[in-house]
Amino acid sequence: MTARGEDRRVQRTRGLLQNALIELMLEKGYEAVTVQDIIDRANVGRSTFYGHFLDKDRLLLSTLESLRSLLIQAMDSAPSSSEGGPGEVRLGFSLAMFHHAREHLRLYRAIVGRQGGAIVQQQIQRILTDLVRRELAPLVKPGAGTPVSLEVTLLYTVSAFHALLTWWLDHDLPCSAEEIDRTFRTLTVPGIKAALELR
Amino acid sequence: MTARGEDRRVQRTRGLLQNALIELMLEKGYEAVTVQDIIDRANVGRSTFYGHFLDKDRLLLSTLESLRSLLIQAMDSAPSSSEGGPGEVRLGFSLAMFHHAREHLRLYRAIVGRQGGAIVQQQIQRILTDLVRRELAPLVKPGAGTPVSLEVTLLYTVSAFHALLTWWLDHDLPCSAEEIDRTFRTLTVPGIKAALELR
DNA sequence: CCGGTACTGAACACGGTGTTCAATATCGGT
DNA sequence: ACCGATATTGAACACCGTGTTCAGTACCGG
Repeated sequence: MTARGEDRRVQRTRGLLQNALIELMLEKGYEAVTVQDIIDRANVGRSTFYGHFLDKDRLLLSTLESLRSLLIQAMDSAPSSSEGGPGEVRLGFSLAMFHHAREHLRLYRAIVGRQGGAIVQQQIQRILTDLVRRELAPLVKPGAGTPVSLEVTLLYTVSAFHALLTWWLDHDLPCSAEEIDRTFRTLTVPGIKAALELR
Repeated sequence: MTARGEDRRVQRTRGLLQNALIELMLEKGYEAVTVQDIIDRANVGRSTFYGHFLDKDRLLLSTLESLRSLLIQAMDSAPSSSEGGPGEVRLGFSLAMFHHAREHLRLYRAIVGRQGGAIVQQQIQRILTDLVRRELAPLVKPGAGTPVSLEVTLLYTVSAFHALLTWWLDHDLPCSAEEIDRTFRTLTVPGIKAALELR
């Protein structure tokens, strides 16, 4: 016996459950999915489900966490945002994330889009805010205040991005990642510059 | 007997139920509120509730409809948006709506803010989109296309506004209506101009 | 004071949740 | 190939919220 009781089985079971939830979310939306639905789809016993997750929400959050890891990993291997002169608003996360969404379409459509529950929206907001903060925070002069606070500018940027991403996903990618990225920048960059008094 | 069977009682009862729901939403958030909670708070019998509304969602939507009426009414009596030269992006709805939200703080906090359920978010988006479309649609030249489509620009504007409104409400009005309105314009107007090729 | 309408509240069937537990299956190591 | 440990199973259960039904009661307008 190994001290680590983690069979390969538990990983397999968790995967089955996560996959079943995603399929069902794409079909009915999160709220309508029942634990019974999930375990039927995954061919897993009821008590097994509750052995792994406290409830449906925790299962969803665990899936979201997987997505987050994937994303962070993808961002780290993407071109860094330190290129170009300081003071320029690059929003480097944007194009990388649109690409990532296209690659993991099923996952993103289920979780990020309209289908995902309210629980997830909040987490997504958090994840995106962390990403954007890393880009915007270095640009503000530490000295004086800005026309709009960094916090509010972050909130604004993340909301705009989230809205565009959701629209892109829910409309079956009606344009290329480069185009939707250009749209995002066209709309937000001028406002961000004005809000943080850049350039 | 009047042909219209509508007693004053039914209006009173509907009001009691709507009020009870709002109070409870402010306390626990929509999802956590139970029909039993509502009828206890309103001192109304269970079957009375179901005599008036199909379910909890319909009650909420009826409240939202009341809010919509109030808002439309307030907008009509506000200074019209046709002032200033054509081609100028005025976004006249914004300040009026921040004021309206401050006047009906309880209602807005319950419905528009984080507490409101997912059902409502969608409706709010619709209502706001109608408002904004009325302002932006006349500005685009009917001839050629724009760098960003009107639909996407609308989506963007509404999301940004909704995010700021929610933030303002959920943070207990940390600044005046005029200030948050100025913030909104600072952030969005430059992007809208660029997106629709105005000025 | 009467006819009609609105309200009451208990009882019910239904469906989803999360727990329990004894039986069974499967893995890893030797 | 076998054993001990661990993971999984699925039925049974208590609990809670939903939405319906219905006989009885309160209330309004005329």
